[in-house]
Amino acid sequence: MSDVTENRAAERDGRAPHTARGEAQREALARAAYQIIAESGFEGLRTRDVAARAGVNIATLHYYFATKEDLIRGVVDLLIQEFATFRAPDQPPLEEMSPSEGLRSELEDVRYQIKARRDTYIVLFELYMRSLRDPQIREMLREMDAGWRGHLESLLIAGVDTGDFSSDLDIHTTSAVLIAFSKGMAMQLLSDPDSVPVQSVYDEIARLTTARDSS
Amino acid sequence: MSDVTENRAAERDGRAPHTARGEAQREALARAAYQIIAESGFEGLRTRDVAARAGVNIATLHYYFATKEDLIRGVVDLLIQEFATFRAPDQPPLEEMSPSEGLRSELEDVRYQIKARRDTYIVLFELYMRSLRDPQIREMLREMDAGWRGHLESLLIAGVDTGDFSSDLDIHTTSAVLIAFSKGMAMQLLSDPDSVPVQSVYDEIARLTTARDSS
Amino acid sequence: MSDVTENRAAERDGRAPHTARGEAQREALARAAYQIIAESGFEGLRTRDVAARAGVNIATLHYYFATKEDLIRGVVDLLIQEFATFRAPDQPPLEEMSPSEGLRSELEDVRYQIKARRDTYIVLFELYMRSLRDPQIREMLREMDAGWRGHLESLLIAGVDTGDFSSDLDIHTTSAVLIAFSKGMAMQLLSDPDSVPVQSVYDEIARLTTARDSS
Amino acid sequence: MSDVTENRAAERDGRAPHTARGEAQREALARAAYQIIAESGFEGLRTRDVAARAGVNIATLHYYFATKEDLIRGVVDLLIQEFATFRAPDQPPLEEMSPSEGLRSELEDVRYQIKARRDTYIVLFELYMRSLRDPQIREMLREMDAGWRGHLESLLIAGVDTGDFSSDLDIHTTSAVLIAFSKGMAMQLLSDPDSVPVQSVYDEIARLTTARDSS
DNA sequence: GATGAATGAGCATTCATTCAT
DNA sequence: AATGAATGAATGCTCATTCAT
Repeated sequence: MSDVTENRAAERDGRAPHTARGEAQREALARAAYQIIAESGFEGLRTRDVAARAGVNIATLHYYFATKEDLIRGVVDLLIQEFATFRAPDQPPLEEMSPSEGLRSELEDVRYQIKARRDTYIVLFELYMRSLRDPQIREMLREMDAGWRGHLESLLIAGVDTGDFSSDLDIHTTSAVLIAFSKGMAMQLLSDPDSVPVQSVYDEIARLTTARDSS
Repeated sequence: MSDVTENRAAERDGRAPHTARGEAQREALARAAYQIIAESGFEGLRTRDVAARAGVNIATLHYYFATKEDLIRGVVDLLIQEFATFRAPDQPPLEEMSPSEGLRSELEDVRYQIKARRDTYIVLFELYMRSLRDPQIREMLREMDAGWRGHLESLLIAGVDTGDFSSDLDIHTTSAVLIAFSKGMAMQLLSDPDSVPVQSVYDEIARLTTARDSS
Repeated sequence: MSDVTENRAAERDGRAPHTARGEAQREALARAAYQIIAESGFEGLRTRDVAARAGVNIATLHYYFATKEDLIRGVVDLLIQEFATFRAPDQPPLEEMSPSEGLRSELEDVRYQIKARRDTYIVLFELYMRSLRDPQIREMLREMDAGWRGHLESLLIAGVDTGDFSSDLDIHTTSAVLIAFSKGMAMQLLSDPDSVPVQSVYDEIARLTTARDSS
Repeated sequence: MSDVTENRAAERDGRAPHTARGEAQREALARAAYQIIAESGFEGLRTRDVAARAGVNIATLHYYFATKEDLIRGVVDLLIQEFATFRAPDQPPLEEMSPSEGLRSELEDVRYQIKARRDTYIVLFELYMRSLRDPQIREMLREMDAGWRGHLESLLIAGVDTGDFSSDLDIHTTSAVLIAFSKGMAMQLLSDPDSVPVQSVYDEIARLTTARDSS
């Protein structure tokens, strides 16, 4: 009767729960959908299976999410939450790292998560594909990407300030490269974890932030 | 390691057509499926729609492709064929370019195609996602990727030989970085064509092949 | 044969409210159902919509009406009440009219109400159709019709007594014709208000009560 | 292979059958729907039951009628066909009757059919109610009614010509009264076959066509 | 009295696939 | 080589009703 610690994301769509129990059910359903997407993609997402996995009747699912689309938006909320929360363990808090260590940590994080949270990345890529056709999801992911980009850029700026990174670093270009590279590497690792020599690749990428000889 | 360019069409699966007209019908169906996947993803792929778009009866589709899976393999064949064939126009033939020009051209090509052949890339990424669950498709894409990697690496080796690229270039690492970056950038451009400052990003990437200061 | 005007409300079915507020809620719900039937027929009657229109929870509806059938009986009660109450405005009270004026007024009333209370007639006809399958509703409507018939017949008898109507008038036949005609005209007017030249039709009908030439 | 004697009504809606067998199936389905509506009204119309009664799979029903609405239009077609075809038996052909006999026969017909073809009238009234909300059905019924009205009016005109009917007969008014009366009587007889003393009522109605004393 | 949560049974419709012709 | 007809098994969603609070 006092476990009201859940976040209130997703209150915008579908039918909003009014009690703590309802809120928990709603999240359980979104999480079930999340897992099924990870296992079988959107193609394999059936509302009935989601309900069954959450241990409720199909009608109960529709009590919380008016439509399948609503449910999927609930999954996006979950994913955003997930990306905001997790970091590779055994890493010092970001505040205590130098910018170059921070960048490395950032990349390490992708690599760690692709192993430890494979599901998260599969769902993320499924959503990227879906966002090509669904403006609502496109907007949600765009926001998420913007957050990531902003974080990277402030890290790069800090690095330039401290002298960790080359002073003539083009912030926008570099962040674009880093993001593109991260996404691509994530996709590679998803397909085949051994297809990328991760350590040396990271070294290579790190070079992009160092001083350049000529222009 | 050098039989990548052959075209083994679709003789292996389902029912093989015996006439030229039959072969054309088969391809028309696969192409229709291809377009629908580009528009609506695998989620939106309905055999009836494919048949309708190809202007034939649904039973006729099943005459050429026993199952939906067969049809999808037909789409993969089409895609592989497409990637083997197309290059950005107004480019000198690869043989006449220096390795560094060739690399640049390679990257330019991705960028050009993502605009001119958006469909191709959407289908490709849809297939990458599907390959996570479908071993048969995984194998087909792995071959395709291996071909690409091989091509890139021979380009890099040639560049080291001619002195275009740094002599201490790690071929494997660099090709891995280039592929990861290309895939990630393709995905970025697919979502939002303006999200990547393409020229400066290419310049940055080109730096990876130049001499390093030993750090 | 003379207890037609009593109002046995809804005390028989389901759960009876015990307070004035409860009684009001109950009627509000029946009225909401009434409106929805008028708009969408029985086909379109959903308990949830009824509850929503009455501004209460679906569970509250079931507190007042155990089942949907109960609710519908509540609607019939409302309808009977309505027919007992309304008359066209600007008409002198029935007691002050001559029988022939009374008859005319009766017909006028149908015409007036079909315009002013379209809903009432739609619900009435919906109930007539439903009564073909639902004995309970059949009985309720039969009572209502008997009341109407009795009223008409006493009007006709009075007219014969006063000499307004032909002395050889067959009371039963004439009331049957008048009722059949009224229902049919109501249905016509419901479908298309301009399909009946009302005034001349009334004149024609009035002739039925005048002397015959013995043929 | 030569029983192509069916009518081609209903080819406009849904998916049109291409073979004689298909045409027969289509009609069988519409007829099954017709019967179920007669038994349980639109409220009780379930596509599954229709398919079951026609002895086919539910998917087969949708092969012939894209939607439930389409199916209902098929029922209207059937009904119109029915009304165009049937007349009370043991009646001389219309051409050999005098107009007054023809009118009587017309009324008799309603009475006969309400007994012999109760279903037809129930479905008709169900459709009248539905037409209040469905413009497409409204139009179809309006046409049917116009046909009936036209037929009645030509009968009345013929009667005036032959002297069977009063020369100052108002054709439009009389046909309106006759139609309204017929519909109303049909509804009465549907509810309770004994509620109308049919013979004397017909005599009464016949009077409307005879000469009038004053105006 | 009133409500949020929950459900069993059902509903129109879809979809890949089959088969006789 | 092609098609009209047919189907089993879903599929997303609805609806009247129940129950604990």
